[in-house]
Amino acid sequence: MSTGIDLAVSTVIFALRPDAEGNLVLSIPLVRRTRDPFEGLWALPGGAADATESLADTAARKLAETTGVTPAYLEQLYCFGEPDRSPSGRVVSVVYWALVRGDEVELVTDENVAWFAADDLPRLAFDHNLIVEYALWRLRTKLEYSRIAHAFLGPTFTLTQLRQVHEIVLQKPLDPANFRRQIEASRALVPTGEHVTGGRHRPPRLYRYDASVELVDNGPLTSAGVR
Amino acid sequence: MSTGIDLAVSTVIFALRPDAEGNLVLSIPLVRRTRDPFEGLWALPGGAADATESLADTAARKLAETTGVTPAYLEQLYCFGEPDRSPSGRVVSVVYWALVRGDEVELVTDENVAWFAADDLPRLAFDHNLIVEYALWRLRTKLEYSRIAHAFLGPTFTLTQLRQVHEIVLQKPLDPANFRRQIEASRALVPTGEHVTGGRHRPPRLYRYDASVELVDNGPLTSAGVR
DNA sequence: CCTGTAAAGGTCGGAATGACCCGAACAGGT
DNA sequence: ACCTGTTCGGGTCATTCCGACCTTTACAGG
Repeated sequence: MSTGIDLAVSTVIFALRPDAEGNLVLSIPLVRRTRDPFEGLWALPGGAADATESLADTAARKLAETTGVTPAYLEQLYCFGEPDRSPSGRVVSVVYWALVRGDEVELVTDENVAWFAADDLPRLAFDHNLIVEYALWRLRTKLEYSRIAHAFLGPTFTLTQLRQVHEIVLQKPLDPANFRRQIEASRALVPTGEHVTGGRHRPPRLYRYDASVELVDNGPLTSAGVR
Repeated sequence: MSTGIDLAVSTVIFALRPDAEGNLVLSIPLVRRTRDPFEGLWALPGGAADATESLADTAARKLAETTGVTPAYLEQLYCFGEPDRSPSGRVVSVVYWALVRGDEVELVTDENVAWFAADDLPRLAFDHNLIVEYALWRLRTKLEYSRIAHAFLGPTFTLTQLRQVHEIVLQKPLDPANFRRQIEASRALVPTGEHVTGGRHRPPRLYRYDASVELVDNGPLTSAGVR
C-alpha cells in the first residue's frame, strides 16, 4: 500500500557560536534550497526518510552532513503533517532537535549552508519558521527542568561556563550563587578536583557531568535523547 | 518520489469507565487484528494516513469510528518509526493520545473492539505496549502541571469529582483541602453559583472550566490539543 | 434532635527559591 | 611588598509553595 505521502526528516540543530563581536549566540545551521518549491529560501537541513534507517539515525546522518559532528543530544521534536505545508504535494516531516558543541562544528565551505542566530531568522521555506519557534520553546523549557546544557560544552567545564550557557539560551541573567546552589542540589555534576589556572581571579573548579544521573526524564522512551 | 515507507496514524484513547464493581478505571479501547501481522492480537485503533486530511483529523476520525465520540482533548504523542517495528515492512506511525468522557462513549457492538484497563493490558501487536506506556506517562505527567482532567468530565462538576479523576489517573489519594487550594490558585475554574443538592452531606459547589485560561502550555503549537 | 460525613476554610512547619552579602583567591599595577 | 578589581565559593534572610492536619459548616437520615 502507498499513501501518496512523502515522508521527510529534518533537524533543528542548536550550537553556541561567537558573533562578529565575539559574543556567544544561540545559532542554527540552515541550507539554501536550490530547487522549487521555495528555491532560494533557507530551510532546515533534512531530506527524505530512508527505508532501512531509523528516523533518529537519519536525523543524525543529515546533521553530520551539514555540520560534520555527532550531536551531544538528539530528541524528536514533533511530526508536522498539515496537508498544505508544502505546495509541491503532501509531505509529512518528522523533525528532530539537537545540541552540538560550537567548537566542534567545522567551518562549512558550502556556500549553501550558513549559520543564523536562532532569534533572528529570515523567512524560511515551508513552515520552518514555526518549527524553529517550537524547537526554541522546547529547548528553553527543557533547559529549566533538565540538565542538558552541558551538551553545549566539553567534557569538563566551570560552573560559570555552564551558567553562561543558561544565560545565553534563556536570555536573562542568573544569580551565580543561586545557580550554584541549584546545580549542586541536583547532584548532576561532580568536581574533578582540578582548577582552571591562569585567570585573573580566584581559580574556579572544573566539573564533570555525572552520567549516572538521568539528564532528561522522557519516561519509557529513555533511549530517546542521549548519544 | 516514494520512500517505500507506509505512514499510519494511531491513537491512545483514555476514558474513565466503571469496572465490574462499579469503580471508575482508566481504560483504553483496543481493536482486534483480523489479519497478519499479529492476527488475533489487540492493537491501538488506527490506520493508514489519508493524503488529504491532517494527521490530527485522521486521528479524530479513527477515534470516532472506534468510540463514537469527539475527543475532549487530542494531542500528538510521538512518531514511532523503528525499522523493525512491523514484520510486514517499514511502517512509521504518528501516534496521538486523546481524552474522552466515559459517559459519552457508546456501547460498542463490534466484538473486535473492547475496552481494557490501561494498567493491565495483554500483549499487544507491534510496539503498542510501549506506546501505551509512554502515553500513560505523558498523561500522568501532564495532569500534574496542566489542567486537562476536566476533559474526562462534563461541562460542570464538583471539586470532589475533579479530585477523583486525579486520584484515579495518578493512582494515589490526594488531600481534598490541598487539592482545593491548588485548583483555586490556578484560576482555571469558575464557580457556577449552583450547588449539587440531594446528597447526604453539605451540598458542594458546581464549577465550570474557565476557557480563557490556557489549559495546556504547548508553546507556539497552541492549536495542538483543545478541540 | 442527634449523628455521621463531606464541604469549605484555616493553621503550621519544612522545602525551595530569589535577593543579597562577605570572605577567599588570584593577576596585575603601583 | 602592597593595593585593587574581580570572581569564586559559601553563607543569610524573607517569601512562596506544599504536605499534614484541624475546625467549622451544612446537609440527610434515623
